[in-house]
Amino acid sequence: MTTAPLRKDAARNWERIVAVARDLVDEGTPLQLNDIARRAGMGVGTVYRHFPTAEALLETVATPSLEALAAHGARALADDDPGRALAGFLTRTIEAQVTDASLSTVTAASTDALPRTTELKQTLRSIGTELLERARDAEVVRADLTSDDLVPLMCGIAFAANVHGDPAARVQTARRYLTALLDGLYVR
Amino acid sequence: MTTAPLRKDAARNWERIVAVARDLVDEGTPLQLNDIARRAGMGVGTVYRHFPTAEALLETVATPSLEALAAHGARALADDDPGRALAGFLTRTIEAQVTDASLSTVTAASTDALPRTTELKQTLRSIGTELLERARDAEVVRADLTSDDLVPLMCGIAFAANVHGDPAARVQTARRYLTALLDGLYVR
Amino acid sequence: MTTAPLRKDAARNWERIVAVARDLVDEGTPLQLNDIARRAGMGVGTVYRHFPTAEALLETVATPSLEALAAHGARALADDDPGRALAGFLTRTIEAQVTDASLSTVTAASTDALPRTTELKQTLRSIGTELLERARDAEVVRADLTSDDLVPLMCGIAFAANVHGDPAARVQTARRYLTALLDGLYVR
Amino acid sequence: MTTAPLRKDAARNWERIVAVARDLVDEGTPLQLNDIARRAGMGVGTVYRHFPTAEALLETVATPSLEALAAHGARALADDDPGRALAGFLTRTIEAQVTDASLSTVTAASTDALPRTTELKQTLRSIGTELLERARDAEVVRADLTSDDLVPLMCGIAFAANVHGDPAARVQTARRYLTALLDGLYVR
DNA sequence: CATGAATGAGCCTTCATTCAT
DNA sequence: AATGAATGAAGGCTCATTCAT
Repeated sequence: MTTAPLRKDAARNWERIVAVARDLVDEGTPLQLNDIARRAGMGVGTVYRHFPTAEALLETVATPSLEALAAHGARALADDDPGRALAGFLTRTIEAQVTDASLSTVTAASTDALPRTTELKQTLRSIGTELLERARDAEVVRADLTSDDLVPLMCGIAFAANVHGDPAARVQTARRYLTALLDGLYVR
Repeated sequence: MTTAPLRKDAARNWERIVAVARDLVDEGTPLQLNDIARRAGMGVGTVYRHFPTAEALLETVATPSLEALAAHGARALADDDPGRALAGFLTRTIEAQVTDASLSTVTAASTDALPRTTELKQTLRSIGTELLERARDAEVVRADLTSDDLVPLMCGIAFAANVHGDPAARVQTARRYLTALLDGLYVR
Repeated sequence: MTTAPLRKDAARNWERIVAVARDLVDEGTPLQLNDIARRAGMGVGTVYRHFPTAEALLETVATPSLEALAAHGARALADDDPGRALAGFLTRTIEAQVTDASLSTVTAASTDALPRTTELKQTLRSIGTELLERARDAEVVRADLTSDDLVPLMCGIAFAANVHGDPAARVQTARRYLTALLDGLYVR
Repeated sequence: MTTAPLRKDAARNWERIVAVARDLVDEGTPLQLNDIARRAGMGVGTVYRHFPTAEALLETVATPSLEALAAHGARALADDDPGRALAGFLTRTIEAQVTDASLSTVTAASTDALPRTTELKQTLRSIGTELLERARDAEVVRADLTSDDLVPLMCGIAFAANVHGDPAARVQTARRYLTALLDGLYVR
């Protein structure tokens, strides 16, 4: 166990804070600890006790999505079609990023507030690296692409989809952009 | 004439403000008009007189780059190889975005502070549209790509290059990413 | 209970702020929240926490006087001489307005910051209306006077007394003007 | 002549400034010399040269009305019915105050920016005093009313009319209030 | 005389963080 | 542990007035 088990009321507060933060993330409101305390109906101090910084809270909000991605990645590793495995993983990643606003920030950040975040990001990188290497070995992917490029490229695609006007079509746009990236804009 | 000619001293201040702002942009500091006034050694009022908002100032800082891009675009339109013309224009665009931090913000913004900015962005869009259409007509570019995608995709590439760690290799990385996008990550 | 009971230290600050504001009002200085914080020896934030706007503070300062007036009004309603009751109420009103500078502003304002203020103003209006109607029914008051005229006329009298030079004689002047208004300038 | 004759262009500027200020007064905007300069299409310095302070400008705007009132007063002095003369003068005064927003401020001020204003206010006071004395001698006016009360009372009536909600009925309301004051609220 | 750029004090307001209760 | 009051730095913006051109 990473964390000491919380007392029941403390756990309730923790849940409540994360839930409120999740809502704020979804509505695009920046996380402010005072604000969250008010909405959660508790003192600021309590929020600070649980989450020393807004970043820590944001990463906590992002964690489930990161874990889900990692889980999907694990399954992708079991796929014996290297091209399909990589594409599936990237698709899933992009969908998550565009769907969950906490991910863009957390993924693009170069430094983390929580060890758990670092760990998950590391896991995802490893998975990506592995999938990429297999694809490269199978010669379905260009050779000059390194695993260091995966995160930036995914962040870029997500960013592009967000710049594109229509918020309703966001996921769809992101998928389109990913396909374009994979297949190339230019006809060959 | 775009602007009424400024008095000599006013012009000096204008230049100074823009220069200070340029430096701040380059070092990644957000533009704050009070701050700028202090650094430029003048009263806040002076800065506000010249630039009513930080956005207006940022766009002013970005203008020369936008103009240079537009100029290059005009030359690209004269190129009779549609694929090369588009690729050249996009390359130039990406290089500019990654080199000049003011561009990312200005380009991604959906609303402008200065008419001149709107005008330049419009010009660039038109050029992009034209180059894209020619390329599509020549069937060197995939058919589902619309001109509405160009700005988002360029912003995305630039963003990706910035997420990628090494700041020294930024331009190079951006070029690589653009190539990847054009040719596709996947080998065909 | 009108308000949740404040913690002891918060209550002390509240009192202090109101006291400082009271002094400023008495010396005719406009209320500025930063200024008040400085004079009260506390951070601006504290003042803002207690009073979101200068208007809210001013109304708080005015509240006791408004309540005293309302209390007097209640007694006036018990008087069975309609003319005397109305005159007494108006006299008291005028005296208060001239004595307490916060009242002029609060009374003349068409919109309130605090619900309590609205409530009190409403109460006072009702009392005035009732007293006026009784006086009209008893035919001691001219028929074309409506209850909508009471507040403006009282404000006018107070204003007149303030325009009149001598600040020391202000209350006296105000009483004289009220008498004049009631009896008419013209002899009949 | 009180003033040295202005050069033709200077006179034009003077006129323009006053006209702009008049408009602002009419629309209830406070006079700000920068603002006026902009609207008048000239430099601030020019405005300052003509009018060292906003008060001076406001008084200049008010002057014609004050002169008209004085002229009317002179005619009132020729009326041999003392009651009618006084009432007429006061009515005219009130109508002017309510109609022309510059008057309320200028009349209520205890100190003037321009000698001309002082002079006119003095003239009006004298006229009022004279009319009041005649009325008092004719025993149509209560004895305890002094000429020092006229200005405050007129300001009070105007203020009352402004406090009263409906702006469209302002003049009418003011007349009603004056009548009430003259005849008394109480029936005798 | 006219211009209008420059000044900068001054007010407003927000918010991350601490700490007494 | 929880509370939430207090803090005050920080940033935003306006406007009266001066003075170089």
